[in-house]
Amino acid sequence: MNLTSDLQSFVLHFGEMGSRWGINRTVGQMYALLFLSENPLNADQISETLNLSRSNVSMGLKELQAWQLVRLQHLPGDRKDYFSTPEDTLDIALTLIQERRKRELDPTLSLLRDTLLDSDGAESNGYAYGRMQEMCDLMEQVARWSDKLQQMDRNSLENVLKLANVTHKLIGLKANWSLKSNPDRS
Amino acid sequence: MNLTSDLQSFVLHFGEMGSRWGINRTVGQMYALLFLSENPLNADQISETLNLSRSNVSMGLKELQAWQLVRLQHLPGDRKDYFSTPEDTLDIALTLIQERRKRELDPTLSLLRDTLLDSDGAESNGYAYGRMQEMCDLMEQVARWSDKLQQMDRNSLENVLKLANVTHKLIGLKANWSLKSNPDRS
DNA sequence: CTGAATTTTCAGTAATTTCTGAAATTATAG
DNA sequence: CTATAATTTCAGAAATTACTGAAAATTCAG
Repeated sequence: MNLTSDLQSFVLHFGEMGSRWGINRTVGQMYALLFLSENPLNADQISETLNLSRSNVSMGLKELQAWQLVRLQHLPGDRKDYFSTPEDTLDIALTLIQERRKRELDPTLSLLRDTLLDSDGAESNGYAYGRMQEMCDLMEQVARWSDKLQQMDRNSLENVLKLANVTHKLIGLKANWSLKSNPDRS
Repeated sequence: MNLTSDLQSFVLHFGEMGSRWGINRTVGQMYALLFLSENPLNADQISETLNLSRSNVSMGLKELQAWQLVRLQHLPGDRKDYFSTPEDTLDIALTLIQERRKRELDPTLSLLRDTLLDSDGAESNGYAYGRMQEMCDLMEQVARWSDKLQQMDRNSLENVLKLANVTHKLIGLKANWSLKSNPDRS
């Protein structure tokens, strides 16, 4: 398969960005290719289009599956595995948030909770433990916020993004009211 | 300087996590140490505490400054440079969001805009260009959302986090009203 | 079952990134 | 200025990560 210049650029760019996103260059390229492709692709097609070894593509696809960023499917009358990305970009964004949280937040949150729970050292070095507590609190809030996002329906989610500017005003005006109208919250 | 076991663990853990966050192990350790330290530290103290070469610490501090995650200051009667982290963890989180956006979103957004602007190829390969357009739109929304966060005052920001669950309901109930009450928005 | 098609594993190599010590640069006290 | 303290730079070494080809494992049609 051959890519036009624009698509080629996008794929290469995505590869470079990949390293900033915690995936490597070739995995980034594979993802970009699948994202742009109207039809699902098999490993050989990817390998050929991007000039990567078949084994590298196999590992890359495994990683993309671990990230839940591609889905495996089969085409009728073809034994090969085919891969594609979700059609809805919002779905993709949600997955990205969830997976990054899992990798970047949860391990630290877990360590902080453990440390703070059985810390007799809390008095001996008050400042540092206070700091860890602050970080823990903040991370818990972000984690809860991420959970909420995942639960929201598509429509509300679009509104959260579109109306970010409005939310600010709403909260400013209505924060107290909101609390009152939700008496089931501690 | 000597760290207690808990602090040691935190610093080492943060080092490991560093690689998932786009900074390397030693830079992660340096940041963790500064974050936990009540008083600003100079490069020699960091170098000694973490067993890193002086030059490595110098480069690491430069990177942390590029991320705006530490601030340089001077102590009276001491020629050395001292470094510390902001006291407010919300400030830190905001900086992190801003800097990651700059590194992870903006370059791709820029490429996408350019590509989509002067794309005569839009017809020849409709699907791929449509895909790029979707990604571009989504990234622009996230970028705007990040801008809004930066502008908010501390109080509203805390509410955004605390009341994430409420926001959902507010938006659901009030989306139309919100739009009407902001006629200056297209 | 058998064997061809397909995917995965993995050891070795290549490429990249990180880290260091020595030298160069910069800053400042006297 | 000069001398010393402090920081930065940078070439090469060390460590890590990515990639490949060959071999092993798996899958499935017949």
